[in-house]
Amino acid sequence: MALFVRLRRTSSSSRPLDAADPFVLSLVFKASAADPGLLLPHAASLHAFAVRSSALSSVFVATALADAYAKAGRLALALRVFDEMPAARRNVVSWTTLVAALSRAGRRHDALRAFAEMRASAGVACDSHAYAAALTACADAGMLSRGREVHALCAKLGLDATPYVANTLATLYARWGDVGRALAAVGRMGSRDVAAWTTVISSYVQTGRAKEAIEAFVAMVRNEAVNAASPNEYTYAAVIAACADTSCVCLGEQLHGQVAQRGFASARSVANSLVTLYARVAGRLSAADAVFQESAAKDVVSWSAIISGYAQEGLAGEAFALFTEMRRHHCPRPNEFTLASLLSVCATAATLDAGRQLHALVMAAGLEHHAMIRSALVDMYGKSGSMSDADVVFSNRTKDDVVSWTAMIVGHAEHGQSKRALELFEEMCLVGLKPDHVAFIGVLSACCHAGEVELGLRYLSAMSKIYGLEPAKEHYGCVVDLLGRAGRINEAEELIGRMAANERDGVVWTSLLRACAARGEEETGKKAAARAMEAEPWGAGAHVAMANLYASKGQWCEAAQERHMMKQKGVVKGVGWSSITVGGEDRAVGVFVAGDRTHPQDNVIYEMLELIYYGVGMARYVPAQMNLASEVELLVNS
DNA sequence: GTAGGGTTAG
Repeated sequence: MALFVRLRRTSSSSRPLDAADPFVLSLVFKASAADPGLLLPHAASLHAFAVRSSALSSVFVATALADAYAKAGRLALALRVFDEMPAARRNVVSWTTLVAALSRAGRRHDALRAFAEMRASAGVACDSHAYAAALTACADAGMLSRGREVHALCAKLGLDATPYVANTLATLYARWGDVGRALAAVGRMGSRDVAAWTTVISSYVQTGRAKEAIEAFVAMVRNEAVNAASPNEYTYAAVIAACADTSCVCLGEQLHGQVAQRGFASARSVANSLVTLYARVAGRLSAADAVFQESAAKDVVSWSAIISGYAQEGLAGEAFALFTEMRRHHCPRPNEFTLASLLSVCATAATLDAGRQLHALVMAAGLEHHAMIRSALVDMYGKSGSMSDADVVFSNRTKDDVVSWTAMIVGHAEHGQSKRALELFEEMCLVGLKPDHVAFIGVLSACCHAGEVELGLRYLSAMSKIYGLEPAKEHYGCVVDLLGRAGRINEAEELIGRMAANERDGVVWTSLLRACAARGEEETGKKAAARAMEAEPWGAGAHVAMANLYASKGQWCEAAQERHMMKQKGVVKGVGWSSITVGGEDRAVGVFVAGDRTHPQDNVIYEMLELIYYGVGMARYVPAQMNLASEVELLVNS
């Protein structure tokens, strides 16, 4: 650019090297397209110069200028240059530039309209560039059927084996979840280049096959010399995303070292995927924060990734502090990912006021119809105790999605409206949505709250038999709890036996134990307590339940022994005893009054609260960050 | 001799 400015100053039209020469100008615009910061300061004067010198009448110059404007984010100016181009001059390159410009700006339907217009134009024959641009618009808009039409068109011309087209086709199918078609598309290419390898890896990631993504990466690197295709920043971003999905932090760390060595660590996509990796793995938030702080050019993805990390840990204060800092920097504007993370932290913390303020921001940004946002809002209102607000958001939906329905099911279940929760589950199936693992956790917990034993057992077996979903420990846990509460302790124990050995965690044993405690089943209770303590040596739940078991039988010595063990583990400081009346019968419960508000101790009180609530026949949600000690006092004194 | 297309992260 500097060179060109000097050329303009020193040359006149009579000289051999002419600044107004279309050959020179188109190269200048092409260079500015590669680096948007280059064009904008000179855009107005260069554009005017091109008009004055009539160089803009060259289709090359006009196309290059339009492309440079579009890539600098000035779509309106790009479109003006197109419109001023005589229709007869437009060729396949200028049309393709238009299609790509519209697609990049998010106007995919307009891009496809332009593509149709190009195909209808006499004398314009679409080539692989044109098809690749059209397919990108389809892939980005998630328009599978349009994409398949375009696929058919270019297959007829034999263009589907060209690298760009094949990669775009693979992207289209992978985003639709069809990894088979994606791989087949790449397979049509002669040999895989870096982008093709990256497409394969990211196709696996997008279809939830992180393990295969990592294997593909290993295969790529192993044949690096033969293929002459070394991973680039996009490849690393994709494979690190696979590590994040599988919580493979070890491999992720090795890759972190490798990108640092190869000079990709400062690439924004790599930094963002590293932040995501560390943010998702428990206990590595500080590593995520370090990568985030070090990255120079933070965009909305970087901010969303780190905010999501704090949100997942339930650190509401830190998440909101980052959000404030992000907004102070003005740019970038928060989008659906940022706001959804913050809404989830409001849900965890049950902070209705903050949630409502975020709702206002959502409305201001016009994001309320985004599925991710809608489900986050429903979940936030449900968990913060306002089902009426959840209902409003849910009924204003423009499209159905499993996550929003599930949030409604869970919300009603947690508010003790199990019947409504179960109705919603059936309605969801009727509208044609396929329930997923989380929806089944919702419906099983509704059964649990309602004491619907037979129904719960039916749903558990329907999961695998009808919906092809393998029940996980959470599902078994619900039903073990359900059977236990109904006093069907033998069946609960049997169900635990049906779980894979490594799935039997402290939660499920504690459920059984609690059932035993409630029924005074000392033998099975002891067994369950031993297993629960094996699974979670640090946990206090087993001691709480055992203490209650002994207390309910009046075996105060043994109860005190459990209390003593808890104190030894340091999870509670002071322990008191109280009793409540359930169905005319006095039942002893332990109440733990704390001096030291550490995390594990909160869990003890939390478990106690649940026990008390269930004991008095109330199913209600206990927010994780409420003032637990005062809640206990209130409840016991009321 | 000049212009256009693919792969990435929340």
